[in-house]
Amino acid sequence: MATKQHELAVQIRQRIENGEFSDTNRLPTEDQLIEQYGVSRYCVRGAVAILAEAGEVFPVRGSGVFVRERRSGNYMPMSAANGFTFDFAKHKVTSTIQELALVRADAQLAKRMKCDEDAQVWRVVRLRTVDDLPISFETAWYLKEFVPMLNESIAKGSLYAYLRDDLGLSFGFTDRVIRMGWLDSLSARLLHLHEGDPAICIEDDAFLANGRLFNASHSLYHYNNAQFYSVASMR
Amino acid sequence: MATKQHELAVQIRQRIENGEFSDTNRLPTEDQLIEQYGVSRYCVRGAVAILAEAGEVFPVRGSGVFVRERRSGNYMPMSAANGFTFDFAKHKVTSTIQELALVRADAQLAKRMKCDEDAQVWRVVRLRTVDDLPISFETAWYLKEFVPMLNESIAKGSLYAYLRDDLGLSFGFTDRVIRMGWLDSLSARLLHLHEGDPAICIEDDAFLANGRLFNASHSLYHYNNAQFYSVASMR
DNA sequence: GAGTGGTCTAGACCACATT
DNA sequence: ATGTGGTCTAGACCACTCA
Repeated sequence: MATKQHELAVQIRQRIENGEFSDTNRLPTEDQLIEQYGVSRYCVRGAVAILAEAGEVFPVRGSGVFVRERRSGNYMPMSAANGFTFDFAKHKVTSTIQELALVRADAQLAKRMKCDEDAQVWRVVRLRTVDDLPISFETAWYLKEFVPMLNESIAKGSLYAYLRDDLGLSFGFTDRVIRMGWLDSLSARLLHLHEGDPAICIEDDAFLANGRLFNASHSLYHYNNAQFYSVASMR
Repeated sequence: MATKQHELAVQIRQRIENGEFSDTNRLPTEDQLIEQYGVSRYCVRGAVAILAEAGEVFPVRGSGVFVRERRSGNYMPMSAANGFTFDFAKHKVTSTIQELALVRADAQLAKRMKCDEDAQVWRVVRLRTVDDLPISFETAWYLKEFVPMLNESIAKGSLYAYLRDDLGLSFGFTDRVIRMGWLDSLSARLLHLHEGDPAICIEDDAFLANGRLFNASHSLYHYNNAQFYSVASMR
């Protein structure tokens, strides 16, 4: 569902990319945006907050909202979790499926996913590439309770888009843990690295808007090809 | 500056920790909190958002605001950047100073910190431990323009608290990049690891509320003792 | 002093969960 | 049908920047 704030953020972003503010590097004032779009200050501030969280602008009290320089390298956003395909919409994303099977949760997975032991779970193992570089080796589990059907065609594309648009699931939040991991022989071969090499490891637990966990995953990232970006608030 | 929202978040957190809601695992409704504290809905929702961002509660439309289980391990928050000492207020934090010197920026640092070459910069190298475990080897730079004085006594404690409370600086946001790094002989020795070992590397660029960069840093984290946590929105 | 973003209030309507 | 959180509006006052 697109709110007014999100739509406004998209429009402002468009104007930034068109270079409309490149002379002063400042957005119009809040009052001007209210005027231009016929919306309330709440919406304008919400849209600016979306852009600020993405590191595209920063507001300074008393001065205005400044457009930030675009970061040069390729970074993956740390604070978003809308799926690989969405988060890297501007890049060429591919997924090579290593495994797609309906399995029963073992004790460990059942504990993590807060489901019954022997509950049915889709297990999906994929190699992900961005702009033709191998980025990550991902193992993901989806509770069949929420995802009745899954196949290779879906898993090759945007699995999250399928869940949202076709199954009607609405997402809430994702718990994310970042730590060091180590490659086994399969992940090393696929990432063009060596067994035992280090990898940045991200464990995600993804919840629906109603607070139910529906997806857990474990991703090992290529130590040269992947780096992450986030902007942290200091208030 | 403590806003009403932050004060309210602290009070609600206190009640959670006292176990007041442990029967239903739900906070009072927004209307009840408005009633209990005599504040507006804006404040109540702001306070809940603060707790939700920290992973302590999650709101479900139509149902209420649920208290989450406390995470078991020790994680460092990824989305906060208020300094080590603050972010781990509940832990025993120590900093061993390896170097504290007033130096001139070289070309590389000047570019990163957007200052003149030869600008004066405090260079602070510290080993940080949490609960007596070596956690990270940190190299930080502070522009003398904003930090006229610095000494070992300050750097051993909470440098950020000094900047905020004594120098009156007000912080804005921090750009953060996470990637893989590798230990040199000094950092390896201090972290009780080996030269060439991998480390999670975090590069921070910290900005004041007026958008001026005042601090850059480079931290190498112990691959066993450090892990990070964040909760990502999926809207 | 004029103009900017930050916090706060009061009130309306909407989307969703539960009874 | 009721109650919950989510979005949106209008308006006030405050903190800060800059001429």
